[in-house]
Parts: sequence; C-alpha cells; structure tokens
Amino acid sequence: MENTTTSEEKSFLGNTIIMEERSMKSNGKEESTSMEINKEERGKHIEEEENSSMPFSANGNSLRITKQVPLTMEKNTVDLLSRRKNQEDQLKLAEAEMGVVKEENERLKMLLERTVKEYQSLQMQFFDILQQENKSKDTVPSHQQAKKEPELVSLSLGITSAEPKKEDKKNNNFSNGQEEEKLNAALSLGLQDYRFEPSSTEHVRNNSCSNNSFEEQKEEEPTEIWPPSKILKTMKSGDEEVSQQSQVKKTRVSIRARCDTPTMNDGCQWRKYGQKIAKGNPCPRAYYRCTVSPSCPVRKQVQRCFNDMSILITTYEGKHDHPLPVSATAMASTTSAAVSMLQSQSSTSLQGGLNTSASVPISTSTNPHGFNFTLSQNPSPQQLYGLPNSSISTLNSHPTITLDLTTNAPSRLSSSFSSAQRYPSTSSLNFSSSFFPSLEPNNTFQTQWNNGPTNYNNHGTVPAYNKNPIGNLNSIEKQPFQEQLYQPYMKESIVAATKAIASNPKFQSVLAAALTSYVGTSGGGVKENQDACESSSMKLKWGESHTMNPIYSSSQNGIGCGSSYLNKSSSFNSPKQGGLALFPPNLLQLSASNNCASAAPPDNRDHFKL
DNA sequence: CGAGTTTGACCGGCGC
DNA sequence: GCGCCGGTCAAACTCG
Repeated sequence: MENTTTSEEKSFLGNTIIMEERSMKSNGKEESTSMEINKEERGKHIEEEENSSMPFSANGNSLRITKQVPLTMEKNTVDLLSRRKNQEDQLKLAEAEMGVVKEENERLKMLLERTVKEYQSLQMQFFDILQQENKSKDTVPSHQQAKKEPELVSLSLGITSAEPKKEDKKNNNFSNGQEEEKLNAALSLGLQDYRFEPSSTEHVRNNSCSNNSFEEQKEEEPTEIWPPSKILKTMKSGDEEVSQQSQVKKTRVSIRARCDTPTMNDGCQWRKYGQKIAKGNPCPRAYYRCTVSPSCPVRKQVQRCFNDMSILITTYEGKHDHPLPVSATAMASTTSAAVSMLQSQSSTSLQGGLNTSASVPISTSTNPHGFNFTLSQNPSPQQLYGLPNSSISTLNSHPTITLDLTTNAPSRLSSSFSSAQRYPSTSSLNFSSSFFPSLEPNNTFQTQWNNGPTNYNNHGTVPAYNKNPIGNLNSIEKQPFQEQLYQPYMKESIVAATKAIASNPKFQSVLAAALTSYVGTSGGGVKENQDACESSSMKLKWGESHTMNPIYSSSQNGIGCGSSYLNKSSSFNSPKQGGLALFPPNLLQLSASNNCASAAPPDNRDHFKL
C-alpha cells in the first residue's frame, strides 16, 4: 500500500484542527488513515484521531496541527502520543513473548510426542518379552519340566524342610511347571486399591497375578474349584492337570519381624477371634479377622517365634473388600512385592534363566542410606534375588511367602535362621532391613511396625485403634515435618533405586513397594513416639513388677510369648496406635531416644540403641 | 452397656 | 475309623 496522506479540513466555529496521520504498520506495510472527529471541548473543537484500534508503528504516525491551538491542547496531544508509544512498546513486547511461548509450546509438543512414542515402543517390547516368556513356558515339554523342576525349585525357591518326608511330597507337587505357575498365580496378596504398574501385564496373563491384593483364592480364583481333599485324591489318581489348577488353596504372606508389641500395626483393624497353641511352638497363635468391613474375609495369624521371642510372625490371608487407610497400604505393598518377586523369580527359574540374572548391588558409595539391592548372579539355593532364606512351600495347600525382616545384625541372623529352620513350612523372603530405607545399620525395618496398636497395656489384644478407624491417618498431618527431614535422603535413595530398576526390571515391583511403603506412610511416628515415651515409665513399672512365665503369658499379653521383655519394650510403642509409620527408624530414635532409651534393656534391644 | 477378648467346644481336613 | 491338628465359633468375661 502506498503512503497516502489525507487531510480534511473542517471548520467549526472558526477553529479547525486538521490532524494528519500517517500510519505505518510494523510489518512494513503502510497504512494511513485520517480521521476527523469533531469534539467539543470548552467551546473549542478538536479534530483528533481516535481510532485506537488502528495498528500503530513506531515510525508510522505523524500529527500536524494546522491551526493554532491553545497550549493546554498541545500538551494533551503530546500526552496522547506518549501514551500511544507506550502501548506500542507493550504490544511489541507482548508479540515477542507470544512468539517465544509459541516456540516453547511447539518444542514441548514435540517432546511429548517423542516421549509417548518411546513409551509405546517400550510397552510393546515389554509385551513381546512377556509373550515370549509365556510361549517358551508352554513349549517346554512336560517331561523336561519334570526333569528340571525339582532342581530348579530347590535352587531358586529353596524349599527348606525339617520334615523331609512331607516336604518331598510337596516338592513333587510342584514338579510341574504349570503347577508352579498356578501357584504363583495365586500368590497375589495386597490391597485391592494398591497396584503396581509394572505388573499390569501379568494381570492380563493371570487375573490374580498383579492386583496386589490379599486374595481370597477360594472365592476369586476361578481355578479354585475343589476342596483340598478332592485335590489330593485327584492328584493320586494322576489327573495332574486338574490338580494343578486346584492346588492352591489360599495364598498367605507371613511376615517375620522383630516386634516388641503383641502385634504389628499394619494399619488395619483386627478383632481377635481365637487363640491356639499350635504344635511345635509353645507360643499361642492368635487369630484375628479384619473388622474394617464386616464382610471382609481377611484373616491374620500372629505368633511369636519360639526361638526368639522378639520375632513376631504375622500371617495374612485373604483379600480386603474395602479401601484401607494409607498406613495399611504399606504392609500390603511389601507383601505384594514379595509375591511379585516370587512370581518373577519362579517364572525365570522355569526357563532356566535363574542363574543368568544380573547382579546389581547398589554399593554404599551410591547408596549411603542402606538400600542394599543385591540381585545375586548365582543365588544360593535359598536366595531369591539376593534375598537369603528365600524358599517356597505349601502347608495344607496354603502357599505361603514369608518376608523375613529379622535378619540384619549377624546375631539376629542366626537366630532367625534357626527359627526359620524350625518352622520350615513357609517360603521365606528375607527382606533384610537394609533393603528398606534405614539410616542406621542396626535399625531394622520391622521397627517401623513397632509402634503398633500396642498400647494395650500389655493386654496383648489389638483393640485400641479400632475405635479410630482412620486413626493412623493422623500421621499424615505430620508428614511435612517428615518430608523436611527426609527429602534429601529420599532423593538419594530413589536415585539408587532407579539404578536397580534400570538393571533389572523385575525388581520394580519390590522396589515400588518399598518406596511406596516409605513414601506413602512417611508420616507419623514422632509425636506418637513421644507419646510412647511419655507412657514408658508407667509401662516399665508394669513390666518390672510382673514376673511372668515367659512362654505362657497369653492371658496378659495376648500373644503370649511376650514375656517381661516385651512388657518392658512395649513402652516404645505408640500408645495412640499411631499407625504403621513407615519412615526411617532413626527418626524414632531421634525423637524417642532421650526419654525412652532407659526403658530398653541394653542387651538385646540393640535396634533401639542409639 | 457395647465393644472386644478369652477360652473351651466344635468342626473339618488329613494321616495312619 | 480314629486321632491329631488347624481353624472357627460362641458364651462368658473384661474393660472403658
């Protein structure tokens, strides 16, 4: 467009202002508009361009005043001009910013697309691998499996038995790979509302594999059709196919942990419905059922280890039919992790790939806080991904996984080993405490469970927090403080964890559980332990004033085998049933040590020592 | 008085 | 079929 200049003159009462405007667009195109606007202002008329919507340019406007104008009018015009220039500047800036933002937006779009593509390709690869695994499993001839399995089982799953006769029978039951797969399919414990992403594909493969729920196999596992008696008869008759499907009765996860309280506080509400003296262990076994929901089928058995009274064996069975408090997810995720790991491990062993698994220890140099992920390259017969004492077996058709949280200090190691040998009927995954976040080597993971519903005043039952179904959520309020303390620590831990994941994807589930346990329930504990300390003196008195039969004290202590040792040590536990409080135990110590250290007998309470 | 625990009785699975 | 054993039931009891 050409530069055009228009001028118009209008006279009005003898005063005329002609405003000539040249307008140049910033893009180089030129536009000119001349407008005449007559205005009345104190008896004078001004011709003024007012089209503010016109695009302006820095060099585009000129104003010519052709008639004499009073000084004030000139000033106003100058103001208008300067304002317009400011607007132009702002507009230019905004345009420039928009350009930058657009570029950024485009870049982000590209990045997102690339990430999505990568994710999809990885997902496809993962599916392919899984399919290949399944195919290879299916294509292995049954006689080869029968040949391989006993060795594989003994190597990878490490069935330990004090009753060789019975165990041999059970081993034979697992001599078929499909059977074991069925078993593994049933080894799905956890919470229905807690899921591991990595195992989602396994979920596709097997309905119960990855929902990480405490599963009531009898109710939900479609293959669970016949009662065990019929299963055994069928097996005797040689119908292995059916027996494999029906082998699994109910999956259990047993947790061996050093716990001074009558029970571990796992975040759920339990009601005791029975107690028995089980064979082989004078400590009575207590039976609990979940009372969060009246229809919840989950059961829990709690028993002290006869050899080491400080070890509490908690066995979970069934699947919660209700959402659980955050604190309850920690236990479930931990057990789920064990299940997932067992599944992964056993499936690997079926392909003979066990010994080829990579060894990925995270050294302390990169992992100063005790994450000790060791994926053993040549695991000993009892190891599972570097977890000693790992084994699997069934008792009364109950596949049971034991998470052994007791082995940290060598002394404890021996004691827990011996006790494991004494009760060999369960598989054992040794989640040594170094596996879990811990700042102090002597701290054991199970300590985190110690502030359980213990303020039972040594009555040993699990009542208190039933009255506060979400009582454990109180811990959430304290989370910011925890986060402040542990964010750097978590950062490093997660870095270390990432390395482990990168090295062995199958480890993801376990790690996820550990992290989830930690992160999800990082709150709680400080105040509760302070509370515990406040009550410690009282409990100490109780413990000192009572001399009890260390074994049969169930009437006072519920679980029974607590002994005076427990009476004293229970003072460490939260009187306000503060929840699972899965955070590095040293925090407990930091908060509780000053007041509570005296309550701990110096000999065997090392995990409370400072 | 209600909620939870205790404890002997009972039931069913399993081995002999 | 019998006895052992694990698990559950339910009345009695305790506690707050």
